[in-house]
Amino acid sequence: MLSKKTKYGLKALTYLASQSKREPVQISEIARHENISQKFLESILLTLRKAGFLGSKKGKGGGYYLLKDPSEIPMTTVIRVLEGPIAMVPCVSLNFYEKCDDCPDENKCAVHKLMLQVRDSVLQVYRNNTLADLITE
Amino acid sequence: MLSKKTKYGLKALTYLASQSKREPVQISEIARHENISQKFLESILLTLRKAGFLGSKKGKGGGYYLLKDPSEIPMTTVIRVLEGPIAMVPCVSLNFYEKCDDCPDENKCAVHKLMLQVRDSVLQVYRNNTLADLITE
DNA sequence: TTTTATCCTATAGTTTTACTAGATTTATTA
DNA sequence: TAATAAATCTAGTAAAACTATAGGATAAAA
Repeated sequence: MLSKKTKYGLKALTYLASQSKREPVQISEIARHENISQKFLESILLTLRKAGFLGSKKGKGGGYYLLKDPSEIPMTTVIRVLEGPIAMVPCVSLNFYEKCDDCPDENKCAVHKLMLQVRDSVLQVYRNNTLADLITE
Repeated sequence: MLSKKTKYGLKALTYLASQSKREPVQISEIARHENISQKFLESILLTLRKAGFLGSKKGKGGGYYLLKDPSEIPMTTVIRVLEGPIAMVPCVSLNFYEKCDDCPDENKCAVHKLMLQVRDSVLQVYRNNTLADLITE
C-alpha cells in the first residue's frame, strides 16, 4: 500500500507543476485544492524541499515552488524520497540493499526470484514517468 | 514492503512444492528448513489452508501438503491471500476497488494515473509466475 | 512593528506487524 | 482404550510504523 504521505506528496507536486507561472504557492492553497490536512502537508513539503525538489519563500507572498522543470523530475527519485525503497524486499533493492538473515542462498530463494521481476517491472514504470507525464489537461 | 507473512508463506509453499512425494510435511520441518518461527508459521499455514492451497492431516504422521499441482497455482492468488490487494491504492484495485474520498475525479488524479501503470506491470509478473516457476534446481 | 507564512520539534492516537502462550481437539498406535 | 503425537483455536502483546496535530520559532514583506 502506498502511504498517505506519498499520495499527498505526489498530489502537491503535480499541483505545483500544473501552475502556469512558477511563483510561490501557499501551503493553505495546495491543502484546500487537494483536500489534504494542512499541517500534515506542511511536513511533507518540508521533506520535498530538503530533498531538493522544492524551493520556499517565507513571509507575505511566500510559499513553495518547483526548482526544476517537471520533465526533469523522474518518479524514481520522488518515490524513493517519499515512500522509501522501490523494491519489495531489501535483498533485491538497488539503492538500499541488505542481505536477508534467514536466507542462506539468494539465488535459490523463491521470494528473491519473484521480487527481482517485480522490482524490474515497477522500476520501468517509474523511470518512464516524469512529473510532467502525470499532469492532465 | 513485503510482509514477513507473505515472505514466509511463499517459502513454505515452495518447500512443499519441491517435495518429491506429495505427503504431509510437519510444520516443524518446514520451520527448521526455512528458518521461520514455528508458531508464526503455524498461523500462516492455517491461512493458506483456509484459502484452499493446502490440505492438512492431524495426528501422528500428519502435516500440510499441497492440494494442487504447483503449476496450477498462480502468484496472483497467492499474493492476494497473503499480502492483500496487489494495487498500491484502492482506487486502481481490480478485486478490492474503493473510491478515494479526497479525490473528486479519478481520471484527473496523478496518483491514479501512475498507480494504474504500476498495477498493470506488477500484475503481469504475478500472472506470469506459478509456484512451479519459483522452484530452483 | 505588525502581518503573513514557512520552519521545526515533539508527541499522541491508531493501525499493522510479528510473534507468543496455552488450552483444545483429533488421529494414530501400542 | 489409553497414551501420545500433532494440528487447531483463541487470545494477547510488544514494538514499530503511520497519520495527524500542536505550538511556538523564524524570516520576510508591508
